[in-house]
Amino acid sequence: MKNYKSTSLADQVFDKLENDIIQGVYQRGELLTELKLVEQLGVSRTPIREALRRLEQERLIEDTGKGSRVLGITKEDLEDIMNIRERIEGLAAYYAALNMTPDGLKELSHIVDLQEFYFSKQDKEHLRQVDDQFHDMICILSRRSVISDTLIPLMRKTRRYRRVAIDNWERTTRTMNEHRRLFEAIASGNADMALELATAHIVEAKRHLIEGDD
Amino acid sequence: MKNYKSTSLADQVFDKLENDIIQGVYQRGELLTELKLVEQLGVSRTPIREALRRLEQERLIEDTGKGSRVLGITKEDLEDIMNIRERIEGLAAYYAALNMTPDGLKELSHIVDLQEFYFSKQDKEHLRQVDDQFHDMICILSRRSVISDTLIPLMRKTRRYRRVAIDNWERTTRTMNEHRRLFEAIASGNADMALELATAHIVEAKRHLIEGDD
DNA sequence: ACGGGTATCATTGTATACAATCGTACAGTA
DNA sequence: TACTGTACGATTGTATACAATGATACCCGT
Repeated sequence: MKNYKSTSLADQVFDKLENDIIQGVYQRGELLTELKLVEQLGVSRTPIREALRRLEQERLIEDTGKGSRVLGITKEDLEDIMNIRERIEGLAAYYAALNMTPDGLKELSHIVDLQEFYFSKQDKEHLRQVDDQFHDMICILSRRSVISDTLIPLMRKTRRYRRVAIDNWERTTRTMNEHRRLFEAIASGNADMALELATAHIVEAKRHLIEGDD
Repeated sequence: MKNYKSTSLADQVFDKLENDIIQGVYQRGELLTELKLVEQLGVSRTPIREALRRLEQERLIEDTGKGSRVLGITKEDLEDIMNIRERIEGLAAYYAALNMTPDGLKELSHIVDLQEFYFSKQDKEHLRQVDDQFHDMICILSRRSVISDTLIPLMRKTRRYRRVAIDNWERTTRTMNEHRRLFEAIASGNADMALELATAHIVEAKRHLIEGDD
């Protein structure tokens, strides 16, 4: 018997609110009250409260006692996130190279191919999606839960800004090359090189994102 | 459970469970069911559920559909945590030095003095507590929420192992010197040196904790 | 007009009631 | 004995009821 895991309402509410906050649908400072969310989302307070507590744990909102204040992601936060990623993501790539399996390799390879496919189609929306998948997959393939649990939430928080980043076609070309080379380092089990390449890739992404330097 | 309503029951349950999991009161793999916790803690399911969701968000437990499996902190996790701290904590010190205020300085200074006081009394329990406070305070004084929200949960997770670490008196002496020098770098506003010293301090702590090297 | 006190409302915190799911044990039948 | 189907218990998911708290507005007396 398959395990059809219907996602709970609480999970759905969390996903929706997390996304809306990251995408800026809710402005920083805005107050979310449970009752308003009950009306907007059509579910009872229980799942909404659980979602709010999780958002609070991720510092996307802040409890004020009379509603939850939206914090969202500031420019300063973005800078910190990229500074952290630049220091940690190499670790993920390192362990991914060490712990690589044939199955994992196939999945990662598929993502890189897909990225080149969407690049040739100039399909920006899918490109961004596949870019997320590439970085997520490296975290997952590292099989180090602390590392991926630290990085993945941070990466999710940069999504809103990455949409802008991908509009620069020249940078996207370089991104793809960097991904390809990183993939090859991981595939060949060269952990030290994977670490270097992943770090360098984030350094470049940061420069592009923060300093607007192309 | 205490009825001093300063904090909500949900918060108290979270704090207690987080601590018990980190301290190993609950074994890895053990199943926590809501009903059992209701009996043990004497509160209703609502605050317990909220606490469980937050613990899940921190990857201290994992939902199985028929209870929450305790994950806790493995040796591998500890290694990852120290590898991450060694790369990030310097950033916290850097910004703490940049953003230092007279009030912050006084607080940090007090902690360093207190540490030396407890050292002279050979009071291990307070020493460990004050060591936590020192690192926490640097995060807070950095005024960079992403950095402190990333580091503080990781640091909390090392508490169980730090108790052992402090039994080595020679290492504790060096720790105190490192703290003192780091404090002075921050106090003098030398951000680059603060970054270096903080990083070096964690590198040492990691070596001691993981490799058992003294 | 102004200050104070009170009623009311909005909001969250907590408990409980109700629904759905899933495994398991047990009874009945061949 | 082996098989099967049903009923029950354990557990979570969701909704709602109830309590406490704090803010606000308004009414009244001076």
